[in-house]
Amino acid sequence: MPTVMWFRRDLRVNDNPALNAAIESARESGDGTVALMTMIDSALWPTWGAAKQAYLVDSLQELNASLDGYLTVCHGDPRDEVVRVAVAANATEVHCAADFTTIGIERDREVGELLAAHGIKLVITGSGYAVAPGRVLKPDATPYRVYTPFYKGWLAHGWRAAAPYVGPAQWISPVPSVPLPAVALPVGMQRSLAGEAEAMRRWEEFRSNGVRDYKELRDRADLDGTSRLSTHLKWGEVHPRTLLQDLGDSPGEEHFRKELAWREFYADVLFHNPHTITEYLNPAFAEMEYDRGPIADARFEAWTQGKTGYPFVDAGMRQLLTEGWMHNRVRMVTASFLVKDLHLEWQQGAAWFFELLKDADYASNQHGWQWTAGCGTDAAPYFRIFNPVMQGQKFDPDGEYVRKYIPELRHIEGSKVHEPWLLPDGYAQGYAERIVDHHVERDESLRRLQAIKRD
DNA sequence: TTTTGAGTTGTTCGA
DNA sequence: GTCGAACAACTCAAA
Repeated sequence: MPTVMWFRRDLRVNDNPALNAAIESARESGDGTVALMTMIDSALWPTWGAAKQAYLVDSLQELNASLDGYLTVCHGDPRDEVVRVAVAANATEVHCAADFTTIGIERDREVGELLAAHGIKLVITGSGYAVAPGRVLKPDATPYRVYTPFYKGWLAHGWRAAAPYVGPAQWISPVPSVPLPAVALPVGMQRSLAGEAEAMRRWEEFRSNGVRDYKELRDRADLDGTSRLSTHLKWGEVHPRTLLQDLGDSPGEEHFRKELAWREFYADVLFHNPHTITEYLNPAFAEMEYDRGPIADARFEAWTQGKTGYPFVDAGMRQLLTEGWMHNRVRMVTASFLVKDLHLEWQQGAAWFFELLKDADYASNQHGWQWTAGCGTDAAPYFRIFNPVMQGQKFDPDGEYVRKYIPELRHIEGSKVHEPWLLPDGYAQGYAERIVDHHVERDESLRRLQAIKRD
């Protein structure tokens, strides 16, 4: 009997356990007929920025090409569309990979029930993680809440070897595919390369070059020292265990493995605490004093547009606007600024990031923000407040990153660009004045943190 | 059960 | 300019 493969966040053919399962099941029970489908979810799509939309469209085109053009694209609600495709294909099974977000779990439960009403089974195989969320537990069978012990447990748990592609099969198109949306990118935004082949090309490049200096250079905003694999991982264009099996034990490789483990740790934390997609992991922080009203709104607007008057922060926010991506170090600095300098709630910043980031993933995004806000995992120093000037001087020592994204500061040479207020011509090209004084707001943040500690 | 050691990513101040 | 200590105290993991 035919099967259906439903692609979601696993837009690849290699090392795709769900795709393999769909093919093998179809072969075992028939002639190996498989329908391939994916969704443009009409509820989610309009909430995304153009960079993210364009990336998904490009990635789906790449996937379609590697499936001989047989990928059926549907538009609407998966609760309707998956059933429609499965019935049209006369399938007995729909295959997909596990989605561990709250929204995904609920959606898959509902789709599973709707399919069952037609006598069709929803079969979930594999996930986008080396170790599925929920699998790594302490000896007392409760989940970890601290990264380092989790990492040790995760390593000890281990993972399966990559699964070689068993296709192609007898592809079919049971219903017409809708055209992929045409996404107009904002002026000046560059389209980034999407798809499985590009993910592997980038991985090979990083393996042979970047990973050697990864530990030292990953924090430098002005250099290409990161893996730049986050978006490929987010959309499942490559499976993390494909990367892990190629990784050795040099300092750079060890550090990169730990970064992959962070992704798995946050997925695990979110799985065990699904409410933390919107709520504070540490509930005490919900009681903290946050700014609201017209001034707070105006400051948030300035932050989103890269007009806070702090060059390193503004460069990051403009990189986000123009590229749909931001350097990891700068994400922390900009997030810290929103929470500690503007006294706004992390959810507001996280929502902005989620809309614009091509690599936006609920677990990594929300818990990265919670970590910065001090309410997440790692109860460490509550006084960890980033100084936006010092961070700029340290991680963009020549000011190249700032000048790249802020034309109003291009006339300033070297690291002086991080403090335009010290220069007679600092504002000559119309750069924004500082909206707050970091030293004042730092003290204010410490005061508000004190207040919730005493409760 | 109790105790002990440790916790991604920082900043400031004073010597 | 560099360096170490202080910041202030909590939760988690493991012995």
